[in-house]
Amino acid sequence: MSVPPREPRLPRAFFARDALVVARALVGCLVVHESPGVAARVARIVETEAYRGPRDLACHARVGLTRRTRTLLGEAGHAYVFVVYGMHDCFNVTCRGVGAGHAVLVRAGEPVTGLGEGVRLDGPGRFALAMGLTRGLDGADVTAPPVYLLSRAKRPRISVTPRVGVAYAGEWADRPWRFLDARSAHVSRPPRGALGRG
DNA sequence: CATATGATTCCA
DNA sequence: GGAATCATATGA
Repeated sequence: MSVPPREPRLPRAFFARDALVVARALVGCLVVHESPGVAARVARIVETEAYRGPRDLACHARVGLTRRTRTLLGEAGHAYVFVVYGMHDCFNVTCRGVGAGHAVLVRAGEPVTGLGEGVRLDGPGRFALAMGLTRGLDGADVTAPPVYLLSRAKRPRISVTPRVGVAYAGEWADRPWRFLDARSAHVSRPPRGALGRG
C-alpha cells in the first residue's frame, strides 16, 4: 500500500495564469478525488493540453458564453467537465481568470492510491472515468475537497507535441500545446495519423 | 424543431 | 477502417 501524499495543495493563484503555463506546470502534479464510501482516488498527471480562450479555434470558448462554456469562462481553479462523443467525460481545470476562457485538459495519469494497480488512466475519457470526475462536478472549486490538486514532488522531463483531436481548428491544431511526462509509460496513444512524438 | 459534429474509445 | 452515441451549438 502507498503512503498518503503530503505535497501542498495547489492554491487559486497557481491556476490564475495562462493555460499554457499551467498545462506545463501540472505535469507531475496529483489529482485527488474524495467521495463518500470509497477511498480517496489519487492520480499523478502525466499528460495535459492547453486551451487558450476565444481566439483559440480548438477551444470551446470560441463560441462565447453559453450554458456549456459558463464554467470555462468563469473563475480560475474550477473543474470544467464536459461530455464528448456522447459518452466520455473530459476533466479540465479553468485558468487565468473570469472571461479568459482558458483551461487545461488532463489527458492521462498514472494511479497513485485508491485506484488499483492495473487501472488505466491514459486518455481523457479513461482518466475521468477512473477518477469519478463526472459532469456533476462541473464548476466545482478545485482548491478544496472533494476535488483538489497537489504540487509535484519533482519536476518531470517534459515532451511537447501538438494537441490531439483538434484537426478542425486549422493552424491552431498545429500549436505545440500538449505536454507529456517523457518518462511515463502511461501517456495516451494518439489516434492513428495524428502528428506528434513522445 | 432538425441537423451536424465532436478536446474518444473500442472493435474488426 | 469504422461504429457507438448524445450533448451542444446552430439554423429554420
